[in-house]
Amino acid sequence: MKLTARKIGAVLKSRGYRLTPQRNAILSAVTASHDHLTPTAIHEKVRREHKNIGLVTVYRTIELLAELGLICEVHSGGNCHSYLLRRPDQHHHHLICSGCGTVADFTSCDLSDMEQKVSRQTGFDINSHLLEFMGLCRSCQKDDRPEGSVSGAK
Amino acid sequence: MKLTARKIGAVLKSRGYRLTPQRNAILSAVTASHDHLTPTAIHEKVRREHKNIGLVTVYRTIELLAELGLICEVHSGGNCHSYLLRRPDQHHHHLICSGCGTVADFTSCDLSDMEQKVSRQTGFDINSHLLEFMGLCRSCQKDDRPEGSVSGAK
DNA sequence: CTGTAAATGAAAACGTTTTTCAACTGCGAG
DNA sequence: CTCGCAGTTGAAAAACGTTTTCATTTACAG
Repeated sequence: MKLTARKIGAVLKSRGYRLTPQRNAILSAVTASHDHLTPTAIHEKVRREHKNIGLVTVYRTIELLAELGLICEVHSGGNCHSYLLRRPDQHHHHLICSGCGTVADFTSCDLSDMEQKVSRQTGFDINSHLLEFMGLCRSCQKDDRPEGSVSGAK
Repeated sequence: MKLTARKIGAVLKSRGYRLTPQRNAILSAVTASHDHLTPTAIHEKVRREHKNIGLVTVYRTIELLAELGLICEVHSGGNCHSYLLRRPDQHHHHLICSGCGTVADFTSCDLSDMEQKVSRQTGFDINSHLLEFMGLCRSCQKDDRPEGSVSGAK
């Protein structure tokens, strides 16, 4: 089940939230992007169409979407406040391209063996984990830029 | 080889950096703690002994230590700018206690199988990963607090 | 001891996130 | 279709966290 702006809108309504033009614009921006976006980046994108939407509204909408589990946070690449539409329903992790910021999903994560081992070694009772992979996506591998010419993922 | 304040001091000198009382105080604070600490937390700790050390100096020292690979950054628990003395020399990961903030190390990390699989699936050329485990350390499991009574790890 | 480059602290500048508040509006009740 | 109000918005201000600037101080090589 892929989330679209429309579907997310329906979720909001069903939860008693209003579907405003501002929220719709933000939903479109987020669902349209394959990158992870910072609040400011979302604001800039949305602004092109929707001139005087406030950055505050972006923050508030992000908070809402995160609460409802509709977006994911990405840590890699220096920026800890970068968001992405939640694509797989299940537990999953992300691969972040350090070239263009594109994010791919990865659902078959099995860390249970490692968790057990670590648990035994340290005595910790583990209840969650954070896992992200960084690298270059197919198209950035081809581009094969000289160095330090990162474009996306500001 | 466990890092002590003294050893880190030696590293700094050998690299041409000066060993000031302020830096020494920060080194002691960091090496003494088993938690991950934010810049502000380090500042507060150091201040107790060294009344008018500036927060700026803490930031500058953290930057220096990170550059030299002597401290690690911890992401879990909401705070993305939290630091910890680097303990194992080798590649390793962290287990963070959500009760008290204590961090344990974990060196036997083998994600290469998973990396290969994901690489094949997505076409990404993976070159690094971020992995952290969260849970309760042995002593916080015993405490078994009601809920929401997190003490450390601000 | 001395000279000098490195380091420090205070203040200001900055960018990001949150709070406040008056004005506006989506949408359900009628 | 209209009305009313709770939910939502934008602007401005406040609150943070981090970086820059600059004059002063200091570690330490010589």
